[in-house]
Amino acid sequence: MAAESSGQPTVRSVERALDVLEALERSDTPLRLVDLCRLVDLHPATVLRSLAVLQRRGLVVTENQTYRLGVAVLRMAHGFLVNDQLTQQARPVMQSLTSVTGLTSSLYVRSGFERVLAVRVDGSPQLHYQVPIGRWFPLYVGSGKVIAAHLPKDERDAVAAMSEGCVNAAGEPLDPERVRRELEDIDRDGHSLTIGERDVAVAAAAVAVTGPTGEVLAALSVSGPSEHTSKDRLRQAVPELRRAASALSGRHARP
Amino acid sequence: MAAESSGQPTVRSVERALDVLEALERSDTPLRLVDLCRLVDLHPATVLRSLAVLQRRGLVVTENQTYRLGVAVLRMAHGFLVNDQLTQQARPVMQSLTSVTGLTSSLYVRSGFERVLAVRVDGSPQLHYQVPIGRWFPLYVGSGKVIAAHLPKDERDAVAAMSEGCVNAAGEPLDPERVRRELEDIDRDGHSLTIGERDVAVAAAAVAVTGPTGEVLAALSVSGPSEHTSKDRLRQAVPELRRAASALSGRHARP
DNA sequence: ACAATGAACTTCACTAGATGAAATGTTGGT
DNA sequence: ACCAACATTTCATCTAGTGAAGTTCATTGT
Repeated sequence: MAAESSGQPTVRSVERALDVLEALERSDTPLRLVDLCRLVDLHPATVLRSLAVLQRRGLVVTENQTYRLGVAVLRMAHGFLVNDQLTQQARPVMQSLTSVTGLTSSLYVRSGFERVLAVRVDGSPQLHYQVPIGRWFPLYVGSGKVIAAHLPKDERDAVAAMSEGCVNAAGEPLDPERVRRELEDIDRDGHSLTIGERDVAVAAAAVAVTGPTGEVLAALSVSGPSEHTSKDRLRQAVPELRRAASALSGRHARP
Repeated sequence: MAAESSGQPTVRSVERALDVLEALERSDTPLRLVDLCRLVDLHPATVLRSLAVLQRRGLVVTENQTYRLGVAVLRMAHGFLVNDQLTQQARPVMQSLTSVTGLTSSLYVRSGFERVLAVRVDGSPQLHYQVPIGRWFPLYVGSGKVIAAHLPKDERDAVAAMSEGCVNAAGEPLDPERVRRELEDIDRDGHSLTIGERDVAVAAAAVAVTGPTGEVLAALSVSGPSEHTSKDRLRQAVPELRRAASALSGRHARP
């Protein structure tokens, strides 16, 4: 038996091994076997066998009875970047964007209702925390909004609805209705300007990178420390940012 | 049946799925199904089932009958960085290292007989190609040599032997015997200084980061464009580099 | 010190489910 | 229009993944 009742073919043991991998990915601390078993709801022997395979590949490492991801996942990340046309072409564009504006440029790729940092080119002095490659954020805060704003109306509203019960970096609760209106404004302006929203210490301007049929693929942003980066400074960078984004738009299809 | 004839337990279908993933990782171009089948030596139906699972997780994406890695691998990379004490602690240390020296700092983690770039903090102007996170290199060129130099004698010689038949960035063939002698020098000096070796445009100084029992875990380097980065400038940075590396040494065990 | 708990890891008989041959659908070349 | 090459689906077979039970090891309480 291979084809599932629900169309998609699958391989149970692979699904299970990936559940284990994802559990480790989501955890911000190494996990013991029992913890993993509880998280993925599997028999210890099954989890242990999966871990043994993953370990031999370097995807998982173990240290006195706790498990976490291994360096091999970094090599995989590189394997992605090498084949991804968008990030590949973005790198030089972003380097000149940063050298012209003096701000940090970031490319957040859309992945479902999330955005994932794929490329970052740092602006001059690194005085603050830097978002590491692979970090993901929702679409309803900060530069993510420029992605949400370009989604079809129903999905856009869905994103706004997700903000229900969430708080921004300053701890203020988000209002879905207000988010929805902001997204409309951003859609009209073609760019977002957010100050201290996702991170109180960061101010950013962002525009969308789109595919051949106009669908959003990513958000390209420039950002700086909020004390030294005024709204005006960001606004000045918008034309350059827009130019960079349009150089990347229209060439890449959604997966 | 679960335990293999060779001690280690395994799960065949998981092994196979990971073979597929690794084939995609190693390829510098998207692959068709037949190509994958040839590479991993499996029946098309088997490969297709594995791909379906990987696709649903975002680890693989397909575009008109070709397959490549998906953004989910970037999220995994982040999952690794979050739990890895060494890279976590290295980030701030490297930021100050870069702000003091003005050079780019890189942390290459040892993984078998390779090194993988885990953290990079860019020095002032980005005028040249930047090594992306996850890129791996051998231990016998450039900053890798500082890792090789601290290995037990037999492994060190093994690395030197691997350089047989390889060329450096300038296209000159490497001589294992000469590499072996260089490693001895580096072991004595406690640092490496390489100019245009791994990349003709880059000059770098590197020192080793070690674990509690003195085993090498990583190479910490400072680098700059070879035209504007003299041997003297690098030498001046060595004490600071050494300080940074010793702040990271002795705390982390090998996996 | 010694039992008792709890967790990591191993073994093995059973049968769920992964497998691959073959059939079907699709695309591109001449 | 035909053929060739590849992608994808189906299904009967029997491999190999599973989990209950057992073993070992470490830690905690009395």
